[in-house]
Amino acid sequence: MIAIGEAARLTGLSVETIRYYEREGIVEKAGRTASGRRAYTEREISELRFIKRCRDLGFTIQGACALRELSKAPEQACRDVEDVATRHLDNVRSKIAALQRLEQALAELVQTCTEGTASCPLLTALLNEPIAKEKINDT
Amino acid sequence: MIAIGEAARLTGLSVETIRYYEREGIVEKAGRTASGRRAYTEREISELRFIKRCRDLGFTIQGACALRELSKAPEQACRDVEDVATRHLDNVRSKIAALQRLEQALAELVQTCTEGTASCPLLTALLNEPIAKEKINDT
DNA sequence: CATGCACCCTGTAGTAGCTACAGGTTCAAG
DNA sequence: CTTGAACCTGTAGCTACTACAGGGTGCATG
Repeated sequence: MIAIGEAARLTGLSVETIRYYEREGIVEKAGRTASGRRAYTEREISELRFIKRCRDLGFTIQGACALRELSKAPEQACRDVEDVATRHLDNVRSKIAALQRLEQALAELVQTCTEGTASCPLLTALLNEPIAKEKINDT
Repeated sequence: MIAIGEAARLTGLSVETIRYYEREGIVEKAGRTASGRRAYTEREISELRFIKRCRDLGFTIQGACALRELSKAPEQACRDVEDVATRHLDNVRSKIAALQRLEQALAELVQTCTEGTASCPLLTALLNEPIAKEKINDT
């Protein structure tokens, strides 16, 4: 029998997170021992691990669940999986690009600082210059 | 007199966000008209704009407030400002690096997909391979 | 058999930074 | 005088957890 602490060790999730997944219905309620403790099967450990890996790849819980459902499909909808993953990859790339623009803007601002002018140029910029920004939805 | 809707237009923040900043004490409570509507001064608009720009640069609210306090310092602590910004820049760079590792991992997985194997290789990988991940605190 | 300690349980509140109402008042134009 | 936009307060929801509080259980040691 696998207790929740062991499950945490096996999956890399925390005990609290596993309980949270159950509470939120992200995974099915685990079976209980006579005294009410959670008991996990190998299958359930695999599922938790699957979700953990999706999360580590930056998928949302929703995305992870979508992938899990696809993985259960009779003919394993590989094309659909690829679509989901590709869309997420695009998303990650957009985020990288956005952060790189940010990095550029910040680096320029910090640069002005090292030129030892009178009143802080970085602050002046923050008071006067608009900054481009965009929003990217998670997948 | 500048009403909240106008303030929103002037700063790029939403009306709800401006009210939220007030509620949370992030900015001082704005003055009111006789009928209880918020009335903003140019100074307050500048402050909101300052915070908005910090946020757009990826600073946390806390970071934005710290910068605002520095901007009020008698001798404009430019060195301190630079420190804060530089630390944040490092942070942004760490995030970019983390996302790039993610991108790499995802791209490899998606790549395996386009090779038309039998049971979806991406799913297989999610079921079997551990994924490296790290955590970065915001600034 | 008692004790102690690690582990487990449920339930609740907090995190960041908003967003989205509901249910009501006020202002300005026609 | 009516209509519609804009405003008000207050509360709940979002993501994905984390962190308790206050208790119960299981096992090894003395």
